Amino acid sequence: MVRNGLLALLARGPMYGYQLRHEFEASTGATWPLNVGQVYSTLSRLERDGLVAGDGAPDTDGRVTYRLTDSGRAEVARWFTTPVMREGRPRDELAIKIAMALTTPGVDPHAVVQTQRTATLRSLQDLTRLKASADEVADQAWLLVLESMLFQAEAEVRWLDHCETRMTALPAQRTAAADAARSEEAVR
Amino acid sequence: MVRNGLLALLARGPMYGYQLRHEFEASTGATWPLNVGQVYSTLSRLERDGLVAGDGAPDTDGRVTYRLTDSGRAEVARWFTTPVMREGRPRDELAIKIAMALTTPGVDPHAVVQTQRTATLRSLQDLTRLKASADEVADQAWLLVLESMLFQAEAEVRWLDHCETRMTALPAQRTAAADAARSEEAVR
DNA sequence: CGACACATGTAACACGTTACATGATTTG
DNA sequence: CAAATCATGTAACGTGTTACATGTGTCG
Repeated sequence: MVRNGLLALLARGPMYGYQLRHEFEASTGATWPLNVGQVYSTLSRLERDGLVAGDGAPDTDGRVTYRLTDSGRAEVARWFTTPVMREGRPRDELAIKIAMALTTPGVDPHAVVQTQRTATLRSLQDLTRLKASADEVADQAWLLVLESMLFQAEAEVRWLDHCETRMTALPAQRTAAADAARSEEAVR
Repeated sequence: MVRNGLLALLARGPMYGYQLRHEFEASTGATWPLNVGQVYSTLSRLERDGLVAGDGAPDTDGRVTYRLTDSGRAEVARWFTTPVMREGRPRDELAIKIAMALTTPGVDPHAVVQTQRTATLRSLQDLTRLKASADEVADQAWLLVLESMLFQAEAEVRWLDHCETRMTALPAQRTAAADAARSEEAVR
């Protein structure tokens, strides 16, 4: 959603490519570094779609300034007034992985959950540390983004624990040993 | 991550395209419907990369069976033993949107948060309803996927409320009225 | 001078998504 | 028979990601 991000930034006023990257990273923190190249390719798509317009020629400093068109302004408004739907989001790789781990022969779902849990806990620590340093900078937007990821990581740990209890509660029928035996039939 | 999902499914044993789609949707529920076409395009990429191999010719029922290669089996193992990293995940559109809403002239961040909150609460209800019906079917994998989304939606509501308090706590400098006035300068 | 940051852009690729085309089989 | 489902595939498009090419300016 770099596209919408750039549009929103341009709603503050005209900007050039490099500046857009800076502002984007300032808002979201260094959380998701944004490749400069992507700014330009996204800008050309936006221009192609008539949402932004750039001064064709670079100015004395070699900068090309882009501004929102009326359609662009409408699009920004539409974005902010439309909620993000769950169906529209990308598939959750972790959920798929755990779901698949339950029925993949030779794979111990407990081990998968535990490995992930450790990694997520580490992220949680890193994020907490980052938040401490961000509190000083007092950048509101970045703080919220960080906290978003904190909340998600916490939920993830809770879910993993939930998986653990659900898995231990039910099936003794799914052991790594049984899977290994079954996998030999399945593969050949 | 359809790619890894298909690989994991093939670890159960050889399958053909349509079957893969069925199994995939059985594991993840109707949560993320998977277009059949994508199965085939993904399969050809996997075959190109030497992770799966298909019997070139369709059998008597017109089916083309695919199986894991050794590289494919290694890749599946690698996937299950490697945790999903936060940095590798796609940008969170909602987090970006709220962050941008804070500094976009003419946009009331409170309104954005409230709109989203309503939508997320509705998702929460839908998911809870779905879970009730899934409990009967007793499909473990699907249940876990559903609960993953439930946990995420709950975390999202908590985060939105957190945003709300953070926003009301701090700045009186950011009102919709002030933004509207400022936007006219910014835009022109 | 040489290295680095600024600034613009292009090319190639991966992945997801949709729509379409084709044929076989089943079923009301 | 006609419609739906099964089954395979292709083509086109949107987006994201990386790597590369090019040139300017700055600073040790």
